[in-house]
Amino acid sequence: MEYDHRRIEARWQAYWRENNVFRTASRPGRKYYALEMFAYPSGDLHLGHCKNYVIGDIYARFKRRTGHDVLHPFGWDAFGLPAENRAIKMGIHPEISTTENINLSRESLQRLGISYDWEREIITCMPDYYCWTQWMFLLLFKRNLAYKKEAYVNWCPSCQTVLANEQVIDDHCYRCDTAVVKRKLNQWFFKITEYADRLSSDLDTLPGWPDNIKTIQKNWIGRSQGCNVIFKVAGRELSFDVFTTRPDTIYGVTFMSIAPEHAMIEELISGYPGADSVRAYVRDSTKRTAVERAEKEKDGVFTGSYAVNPVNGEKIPIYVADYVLFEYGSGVVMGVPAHDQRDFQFARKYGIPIRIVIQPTGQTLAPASMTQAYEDHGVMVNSGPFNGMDSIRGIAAVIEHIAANAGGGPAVNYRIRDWLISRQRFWGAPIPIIYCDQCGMQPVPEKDLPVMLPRDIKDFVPKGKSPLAGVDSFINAVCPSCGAPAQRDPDTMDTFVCSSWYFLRYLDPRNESCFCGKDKSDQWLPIDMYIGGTSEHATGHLIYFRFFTKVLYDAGLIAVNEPAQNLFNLGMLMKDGEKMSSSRGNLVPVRQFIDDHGADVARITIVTAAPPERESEWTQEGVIGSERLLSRIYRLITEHREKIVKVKPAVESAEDEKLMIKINQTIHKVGADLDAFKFNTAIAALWELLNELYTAPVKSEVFGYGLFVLVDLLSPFAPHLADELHAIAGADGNLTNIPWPGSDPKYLRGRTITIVIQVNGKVRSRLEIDGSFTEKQVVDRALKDDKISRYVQKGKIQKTVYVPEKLLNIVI
RNA sequence: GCGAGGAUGGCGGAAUUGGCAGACGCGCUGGAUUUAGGAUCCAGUCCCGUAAGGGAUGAGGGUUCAAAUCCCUCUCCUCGCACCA
Repeated sequence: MEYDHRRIEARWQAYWRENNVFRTASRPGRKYYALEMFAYPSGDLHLGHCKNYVIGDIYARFKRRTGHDVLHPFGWDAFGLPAENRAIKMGIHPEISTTENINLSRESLQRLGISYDWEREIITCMPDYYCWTQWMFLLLFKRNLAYKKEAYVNWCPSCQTVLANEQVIDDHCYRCDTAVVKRKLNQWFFKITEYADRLSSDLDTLPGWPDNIKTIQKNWIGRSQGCNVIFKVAGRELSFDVFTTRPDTIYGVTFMSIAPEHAMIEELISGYPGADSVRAYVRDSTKRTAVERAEKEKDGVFTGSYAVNPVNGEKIPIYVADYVLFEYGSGVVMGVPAHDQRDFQFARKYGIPIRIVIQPTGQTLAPASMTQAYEDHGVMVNSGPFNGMDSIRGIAAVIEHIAANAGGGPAVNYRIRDWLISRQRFWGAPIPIIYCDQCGMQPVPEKDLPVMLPRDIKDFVPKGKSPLAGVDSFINAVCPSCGAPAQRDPDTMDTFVCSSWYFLRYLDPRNESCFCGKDKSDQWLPIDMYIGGTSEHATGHLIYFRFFTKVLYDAGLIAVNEPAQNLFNLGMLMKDGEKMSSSRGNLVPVRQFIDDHGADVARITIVTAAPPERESEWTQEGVIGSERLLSRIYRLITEHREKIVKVKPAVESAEDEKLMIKINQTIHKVGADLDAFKFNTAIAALWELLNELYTAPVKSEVFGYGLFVLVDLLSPFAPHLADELHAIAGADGNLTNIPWPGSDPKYLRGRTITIVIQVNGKVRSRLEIDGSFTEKQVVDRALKDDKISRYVQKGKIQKTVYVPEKLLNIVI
C-alpha cells in the first residue's frame, strides 16, 4: 500500500503554518542567510522553476537542524517585461495578472513544503518596495553614478523599449527574441564602469563562487591595460585620444580608423570633395546591426584628413571604418596592419602601406609576402630609439616615452558598458526625476517618495514612448526647487534595478523609514548561500547586485563589500531533452503533480536525477523510483512501529554491530553530502540503509534504532513524510528544529577491515584483517593466501606497496 | 577565433581526488506470493569465456607498483564572449 500523501502533506503543512515553524530566529552568532533567487510571477510555477526552491529548501532545512538560525525568505520580482508582456498577451492589467500569479505561485511553493518565512515576503511592484528602489536611484544620482545621455542604444521594436547591453543576446531581445536595432536616444545610465575595476578584481576575494561564473564575469568586464596616445589632426585644431594595448607597435601606424558614429566626422570631412561619400557610408553602416557589421568584409572610406603620429611626426590618412566600435575606448583606433589582423585586411583592401616594426626571432618578415598580420612579440625594428628592444619590454618603454613627450600615458579600458536602466514601459518603478523649465533636471525629494505608478491607466501597451507620458495626472508635477509647474520623467526602471537590492529588504521588510536598518544588515549580511540558475544571470543580475552592494558600502550604509559569500550554480531541469517552458509545451504543473504523486515525491525526484549543479532530466522513471523509496520507507516504519527505538541501544551481536556500523556510516555520509550539495548520493545512502534494514536478519533494538535514524535523515528531503513517521514513532513529529543526529565514531568502521591484495597492480584477492595489523603482518597473511601464493611462486618479489587500511600491491 | 567545462553499462549517474571501476536508482531476467497485477518480496544483471582467466571509463600514446583520475596528441558535445584595438 502506498501512503496517503494528500492527507499527510496537508496535515503537516497546516501544522507548520499554524505554529509558525519557519519564522526566523536570531540568536547571536548563529545566523545563516540562505537565499534562492526570487521569481518572476509570469504564471503559475512549474517544476522547472521548483528545482531551485527544492534544492534551497533541503539545504536550509539541513542548516536549521545543524544549529543555525536560518533566514530563508522569498519574494517576487514583479515589475518588468516578463510580467508585463504576459499581462498584455492576456489582455489584462499587469497588476491584476501579477497578483493572481503571485497568489498561485505562493500556494504552489507552500504545497511543495518549502520552508520560507513568509512574514518577510516582498513584492517589488508594491509601493512599500519600489519606494526604496527609487531611493536607490536617488542615491546613485547623488553620488554621480546615475546620468542621462544621448547615445546609440539597443531598441527592441517588439517590446518597444530600450534594453541594456546585458539584455541583448546575439543582437536579439532577451525576452521576445526580436532583432534589436540601434537608436540614438537620450537615456538614463548607471555608471557601472566606475566600478569595473573593483567588480573584476574583487572576484578574487570570493572563493565560494564557482570559477566558471567568475571567469564569465571577468571576460564580460573585460579589463585591458594599455596606453592612451594623443593624435593631432594635421592642419586642424583637432586631436583624439587613441587607446592601444600594443604601444610597442606605434611606429607601424600607417592609417587611423574612426567609428561611423563619431561626432568628429563632420569636422574631419569639411571642405573635402568626397564628403558626401563619407556621409553615405556613415548612414549605411549605422543602419546595420552589430552582427551584420562584424560579419561583413572590413571596409571604410577616406575622410580627406590626416593625423600626425606623435612619435615620429608622420602624416597618416584617417578613414571612417565600421569595424571600429564607437562605444569602446574613444571610438578611434590606430591602424597597424603588420601586427593586427583587422588592420591588415583593411590595409590590403585599400593599398595602405604595411610596415613591419616587430620581427619574430629566427625569421624575417617582409610586407609583400605576408599573408596575415604578425600579432606575437619579437624584436622591435623601424622604431627609432627602440630598435633592437624586446617588444614586451617595449610596451612599458613606449608608454613612458609617450607620457613624457607626447601627452597620454598608461590607461585601462573595459569591455563592460554603463548600464542603461530607463525603459519606455509602464510596468516598472517610475524614475524619480522632475524636469523644470527654469531649474532643469531635479531629483524628487526623498520625503516625496514613492513616486506612485498610476493605477487608472487605460492604455499601457508600449508604443515607442512610455505610456506614462500620456497620463497627465502623473506627468504634471511641481518643481521641487522653485515650485513652478514641471514634468516628471515618463520612463520606468529596468527590472534588474529592483532585483539589485532585494536581498537587503528581506532583512527588514516592513521598515518605513529606511530600505534596511543598519543593525539588521550588520546582523545578517552577507548572504551565506545564494542559490540559483546562475549561468543566465552571470553577466546581468550577478554583476548588478555586486555593483549595488559596493555603492551602498561606499556610502557607509552597509558593512559588506560583496553581497554573497557563496554562490551555488544550479543546473537546469529539463524534460525530453529541452528546457521546460510553456512554449515547448513540456512543462509539468506543480499542483497537478502534487495532487497525483505528492510534494515529497517531487522533491526526491528532483534531487535524485543528478547532482544539483548539473543539468538534469525530469523523467517518469525517476518518479517511479522516488515513489518506491518513500512507500518502502513508509511500509517498513509502519509495520515495525512498535519496535522503533529513539535512543542509541546496546549492541549485542555481530549482526547488531554490522547494522550499527551501517547506521552510523549513513548518518555520516548523509550529513557530509548535504553539506556539499551532493544530494543525489545522499539519497543513494538512504537507499542503502533502507535495503539493509529490509533484509536485516534480526529485528533487534539496533534495527529499531535504524528505523528511527532513517526517518531523521529523510527529513530535509521529504519533510512531510518524515514528520508523519516521526510522530508515528511516538516522537514530536515536527523535525524542523530538532538537532541533526551525530554519528558515533566507534561505529564508523568495523574491527576488521577488507584489504585488497594486488599482484603487479591486478586485484587477485581480498583479505579480512584486524585493523591494527602492520604492513609486515599483512604481507605475511597475503603470502599464505592460496590465490596469491599461486602468482608469487612464478617470480621473485621485487617490492611491496602498502596503503594502510586499503591495499597491498606485490610486485614480482 | 578566444575562454570554460564535459565524454564512464541499455538509461540517470557513483568512485574517499592516483588505490577494488560501475555505489544507488531505473530497466531487464529468474523465483516467491497473489483470483489478478504495470502491486509487493527475494535473487541476479559491464563484455568474452563452461571454467581458470582475460578485456573494458570517447580514440591513440606516455608517467606510475597502481590511471576514469596526472601529462601529450586527436575526435566529438555543451556553455560563455565574440571586430574590445
